[in-house]
Amino acid sequence: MSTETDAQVVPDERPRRGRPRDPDTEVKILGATRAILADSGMRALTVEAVAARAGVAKTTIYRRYRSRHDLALAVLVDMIRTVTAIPDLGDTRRELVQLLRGTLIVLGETLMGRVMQGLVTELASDPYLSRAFRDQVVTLRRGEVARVLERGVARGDLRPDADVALVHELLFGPVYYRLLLSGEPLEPVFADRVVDALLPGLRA
Amino acid sequence: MSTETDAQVVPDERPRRGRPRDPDTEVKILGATRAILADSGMRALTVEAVAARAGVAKTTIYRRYRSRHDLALAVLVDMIRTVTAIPDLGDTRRELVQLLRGTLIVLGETLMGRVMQGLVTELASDPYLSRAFRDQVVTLRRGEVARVLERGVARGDLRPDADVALVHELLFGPVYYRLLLSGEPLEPVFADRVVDALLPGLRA
Amino acid sequence: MSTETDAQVVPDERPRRGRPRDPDTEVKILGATRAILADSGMRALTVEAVAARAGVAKTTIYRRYRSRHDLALAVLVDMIRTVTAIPDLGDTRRELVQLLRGTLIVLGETLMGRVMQGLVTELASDPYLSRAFRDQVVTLRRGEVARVLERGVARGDLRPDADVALVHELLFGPVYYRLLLSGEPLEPVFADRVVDALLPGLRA
Amino acid sequence: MSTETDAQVVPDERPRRGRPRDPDTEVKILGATRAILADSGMRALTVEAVAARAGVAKTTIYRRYRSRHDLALAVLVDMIRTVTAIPDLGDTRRELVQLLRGTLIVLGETLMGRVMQGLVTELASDPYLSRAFRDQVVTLRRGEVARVLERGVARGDLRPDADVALVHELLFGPVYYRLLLSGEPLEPVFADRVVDALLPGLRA
DNA sequence: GACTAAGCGAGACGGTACGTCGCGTCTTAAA
DNA sequence: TTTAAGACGCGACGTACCGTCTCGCTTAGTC
Repeated sequence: MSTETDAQVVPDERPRRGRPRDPDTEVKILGATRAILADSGMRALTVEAVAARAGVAKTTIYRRYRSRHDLALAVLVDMIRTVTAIPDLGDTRRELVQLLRGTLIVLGETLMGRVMQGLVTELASDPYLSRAFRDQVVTLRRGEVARVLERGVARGDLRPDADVALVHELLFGPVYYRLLLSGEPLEPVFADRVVDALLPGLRA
Repeated sequence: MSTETDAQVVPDERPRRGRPRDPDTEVKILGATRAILADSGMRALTVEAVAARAGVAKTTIYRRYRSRHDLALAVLVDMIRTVTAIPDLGDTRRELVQLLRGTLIVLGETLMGRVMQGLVTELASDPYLSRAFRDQVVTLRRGEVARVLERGVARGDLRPDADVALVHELLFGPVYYRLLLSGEPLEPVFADRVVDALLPGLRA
Repeated sequence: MSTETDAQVVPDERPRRGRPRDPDTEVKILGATRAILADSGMRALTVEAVAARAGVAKTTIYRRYRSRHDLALAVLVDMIRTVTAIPDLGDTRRELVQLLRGTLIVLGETLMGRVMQGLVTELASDPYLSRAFRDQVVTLRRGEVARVLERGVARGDLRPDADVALVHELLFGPVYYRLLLSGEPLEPVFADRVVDALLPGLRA
Repeated sequence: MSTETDAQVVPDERPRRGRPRDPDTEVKILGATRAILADSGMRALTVEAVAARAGVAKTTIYRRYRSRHDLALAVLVDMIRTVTAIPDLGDTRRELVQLLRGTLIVLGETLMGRVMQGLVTELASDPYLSRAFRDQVVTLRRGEVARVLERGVARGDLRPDADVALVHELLFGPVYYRLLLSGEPLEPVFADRVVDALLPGLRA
């Protein structure tokens, strides 16, 4: 999925002249990207390699993605989106834990952890990718945290003035700190530890 | 400072024949590194550029540092070490805030933030650099957190069973989340927000 | 003018169904070609650039010309034809000089010199362009030399057995040698020098 | 042979620091160039192909030659130099014929004709190559013509005021006109035809 | 006081990948 | 069927740095 077209939620309605893009091309490119990431990780993810593996010209890739990082991000975002929606479990603590645990699992037990590591420098310093990640991942998570907190407040579990943005950072920051800097393992139980440390400050 | 810590800790005692290393060379290399980082950031920090700017041969650099990242880390660690030691302020909250604020300032108001961004991918994925960063930065901070918590327990402010490692992650994780992923500003007051969110869970 | 001479000679009489070719398109293409040649020379004469400048699709150009070189040749031939016909001046030497001088001026003082330089490799090695140039330029000149020599013979100035083809090569060869290889200037007086060197061998 | 280093006839005496160039590399590059030219001609002569065939990095080629054309020129010049020196044959006509015939043979019967065709556009329009060709080929030939004419004058065969530069152009111009534009064959007897056409104008 | 051994600047070298250019072919919709 | 638009595979470009490798020279201690 291109990180470029998604930004416009309103389906692009301009008349579109010239030969239309072959939708299969997109599939081949992302497939090759995933395959290379799985086989050999970010270091091996070069535009040249993706082109070769997808049986596609380099120019065709550059027409859709600005760089190998943009390509990896498309794959990463796709994966992360799937673990973010949390149903109403009737229990605020459990909901928070589940939200965090999903991320721990994706980053700790799939290739996405390695992808994230290989991507983070660009995510931090390239404005285009930075924006894409924020719009498609950070915002998503903050929204989910907001929903969980709202339900918690409605249940009378939580203080009504809890700061969503802050809670979101306190939840996810430690996870990334482990992934990127401390090297501590991303075990699922870490979700419980973090949530339990924060809840006292959030209780009604 | 070189990240080859062993060399420092046990002052190398083997007889060392041949021409000794010119101590000035080290200075020139790190000076050029800092200059390039200040002028143009991590992207421009190439071994070739450092060699040219320092008036030094590439081989001379490779004799001391494994890569441009190792070079940058040497500069980064040097800077971070200086803000970690926290004196006894008689107030646990203030001590925690000051500890975090130092990091916020170094990362938010000096070139170290950009350096960190440029380095983090390697820090996460290169075992050598990973280890160096953990030994020289993470461990240091955890130690300082431990000292602050101990004093807090001694004062009767904090629960005696507070988990140092976890607190350390909860403090610094959100800061790096901002620096690397969310793009939120590293304003000093963020230290207060984070500390205040955690303290309820730590009180005696 | 298209180099597809056949199309011109026998005015195409087949019924031609579908949308007819817009005659204006031809004009736009050649206009753009000339404009690009004048502005930036052969290096910049790409099919893509011509299409863009003419506001025409690449396919439309390929339907008429095989390549950028074919396009340039069309412009070149157009220009060269205009300077070849020499009237009877009553003086053989003057006629030869004028013939040569026309070429010197076209190649030395208009953009055609640069076009010729940019074209010559293809003219020498692409059979299609090679033939086109010979049919439309070389033959033309040889014919004009033949006419001048005939008049000279009729006047009793020249030997009746003068070799037209050879004289033609001796006249034009040095001009192209200057244009293409020696870099000497194409000054009009060069025509006199060449003619005067050859006439002793041609006199009756 | 590089077209770059030869210009300075005085053997380069500056101290030459750093690792010296491997002389074998030069040999490998030119060998590969010749092989490709022989096998497939100028169209196939790409820097990439030469690098592959010579087992050498592209950068190594670019360190010595500016382009594929420079490379081809080095080979061409090498070949042309060998046929230019004309011994005293005691007969001016025979000397001129032999001089021209050498060129006809090199251009007509070896791969150099094709190389010349593929090169001439660059020779005409790239100032660097233009200069190299003039310095190493045109000048050489003009010098040889001068020597032959001098001997002719000394023998009393030729007018003492014969214009060397002009004669040189009248001799070689027609040969290149055939090679590049008219497509007439470069048969050795053409040398006689040209010389015989010029001699009447040169006789004492 | 010559002999090693290492440090050092310089630059050659093989290599990987980059991002771009222009080619010539194709597929669409509109005219 | 022609046209404008643009997607596409392709080949090659020239460049940037990489990390390693010779060179010649310098600067020590050691024999």
